[in-house]
Amino acid sequence: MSGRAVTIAEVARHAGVAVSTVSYVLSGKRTISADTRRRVLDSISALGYHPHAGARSLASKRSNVIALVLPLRAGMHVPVLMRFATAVVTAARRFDHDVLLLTADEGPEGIRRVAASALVDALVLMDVELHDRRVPLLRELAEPSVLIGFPAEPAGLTCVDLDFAAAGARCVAHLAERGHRQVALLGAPAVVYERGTGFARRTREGFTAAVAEHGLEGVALPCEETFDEVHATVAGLLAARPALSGLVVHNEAAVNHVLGSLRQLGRRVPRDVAVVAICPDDVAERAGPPLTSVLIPAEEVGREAVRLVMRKLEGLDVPDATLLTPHLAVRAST
Amino acid sequence: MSGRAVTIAEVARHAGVAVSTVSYVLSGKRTISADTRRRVLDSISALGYHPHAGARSLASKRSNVIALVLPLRAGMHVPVLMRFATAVVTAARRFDHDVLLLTADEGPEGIRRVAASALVDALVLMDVELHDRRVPLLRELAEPSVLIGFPAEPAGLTCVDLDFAAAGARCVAHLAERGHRQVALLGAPAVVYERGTGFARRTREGFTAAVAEHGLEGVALPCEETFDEVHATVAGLLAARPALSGLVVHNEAAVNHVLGSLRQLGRRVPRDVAVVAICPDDVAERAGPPLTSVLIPAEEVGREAVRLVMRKLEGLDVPDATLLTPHLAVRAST
DNA sequence: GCCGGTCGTCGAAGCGCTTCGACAGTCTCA
DNA sequence: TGAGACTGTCGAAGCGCTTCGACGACCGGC
Repeated sequence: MSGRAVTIAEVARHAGVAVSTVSYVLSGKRTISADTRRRVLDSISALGYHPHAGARSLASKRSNVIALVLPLRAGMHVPVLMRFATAVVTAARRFDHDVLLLTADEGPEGIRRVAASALVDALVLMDVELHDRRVPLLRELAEPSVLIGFPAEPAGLTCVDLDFAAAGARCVAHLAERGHRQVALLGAPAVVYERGTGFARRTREGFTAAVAEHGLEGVALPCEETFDEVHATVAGLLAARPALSGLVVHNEAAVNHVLGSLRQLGRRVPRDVAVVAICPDDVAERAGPPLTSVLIPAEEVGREAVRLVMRKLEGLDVPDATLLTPHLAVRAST
Repeated sequence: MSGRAVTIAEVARHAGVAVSTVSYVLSGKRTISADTRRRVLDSISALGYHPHAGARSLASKRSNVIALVLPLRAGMHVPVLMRFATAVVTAARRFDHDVLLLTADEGPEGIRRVAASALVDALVLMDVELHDRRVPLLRELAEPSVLIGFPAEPAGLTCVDLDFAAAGARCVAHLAERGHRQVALLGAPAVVYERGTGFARRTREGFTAAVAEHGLEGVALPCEETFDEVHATVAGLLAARPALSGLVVHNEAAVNHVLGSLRQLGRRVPRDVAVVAICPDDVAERAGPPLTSVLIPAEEVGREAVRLVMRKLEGLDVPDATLLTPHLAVRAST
């Protein structure tokens, strides 16, 4: 299996056809008789032939690789990123593409490099921020791209994301249905709002709008991620609003600390305080008690991003914005 | 910046030299006069030239890409994987290489594919298990590879990992120094031990050996990851061993639940029970109270893996096994 | 003053693939 | 029955780069 690699010429000789015929069998770009096709395919598997990626990309101007660009900062919680990543890889493979992983360390220059060197055909950017340095570059690039998340100025770009506003609103609606009148949102750390991360803000907007719509009383607070800070926030919140009975938590790292704080403060979940989280399913399931939650559909988002970028590669039209509908899973915490 | 890409021929014409001269300026494989070099470099940046990756890989038989293969299952906790991944990417860029991300979905066949198609020059496998289906393939591959983690039969392979046995022992030694006589290890979920994941077992072995060496009493238990199960385990443990005063936790997902259970059971940390964790630093820092911990040095492991694989690419000798020394950070929990 | 040895540069031969145009052979239908 | 349209296959021309051998120009040593 080692040694020098098998080339298309050897396959052609083995099958008794021309090199171009082998190529057409593989690409399906011209009709080939069933008989010839079979002989070629047999030779391919007999010899263990794998086309040389570089040669292919040189001749066809397609590398069959897409770039997956990691976020500038780990604003979104890390496990979620990993899911996006595996979802993107899996989806890309279905389209016969591989995935090149790019960190943000290199910044826009790295994106330009892989695009200009034809290493990749297209790009998927994860966890885009409102004012993302990489976004202007994407506009001038010939290669198609899809963003996961929304920048402030999405005109001319293709963006996919969970509809966080709807997610925030969905949580409020659920609490309202359950009869809660006074609710609060514990969100991302303050610094995340300050640097304008879209999903944090959009959740808060959805929350606030829904609170008004349902005629509830509500407050939205940022939430740090150490136990002591979470505890202080929760304690302060409950002291200031004794009647508060519904909590929306949109912060994966803090979810368990919130529950711990409530226990320590003697509030039972869900009897005294109902809790809805926006977080991955496994975090919600492992919590004590298991949390009613809106999951972050990483797989779905990743798949959709790849689907869109593939359509763009084929020159097809795609919608500028794709918002995925949030789904609420009811568990023991409400 | 878009439109047809700049080729080496255009750079050569612009600089008034031969194509080969430009190539030699770029690769440094032949001496070039300072004057010519400058002219060529000026032309390169004036035209914004980026060598075509496919053409380069075809001509040079080097793609300058390494594959990063994700684990078969998410045995190790996910954020740690993400760190490995970014560390590998960052380190690879220092060697002028990019990183192709491969999931385990494809299994060994995916590895063979990217190797045989010359898409990648070398491979780094993350989180290798004791009996890993992908390992036999690596032995017959011409491309060099490095494993993060150890399979049962590591002969002929290059492996890197944190020295988990030493990490387990280090935790025990720390508790012994603090005067604890009865200690316990809460490890990975049972299923992880059953499928023979190396790092979980090695930590347990190190723990057990150190317990004997220090003349302590100790027990090692697997530990599930939902709050209720963790709580049951912790409660059972404390009931069975009232004198237990030191706890080693090697399970990221359960760490916060362990602390929550102790709180709920009225045990103060560290006064009643001291806790040492083996987990990433940020998890330890965010816990309540912040945990004394042995961190999993993902960055270091990733960097080392890349360094080794690059040496192998150059045909240099590398050690079969690289074990990184664990470091203990003392915080409030002991 | 000539010879052997660098040094710096060039031209050309591939690397393995895709794709275009060409062309026999078949089929269809007036 | 012959013109025209397909079908299935081939040969050859690149794609953009690296690398090998060649070759002036210049050097120092005798």
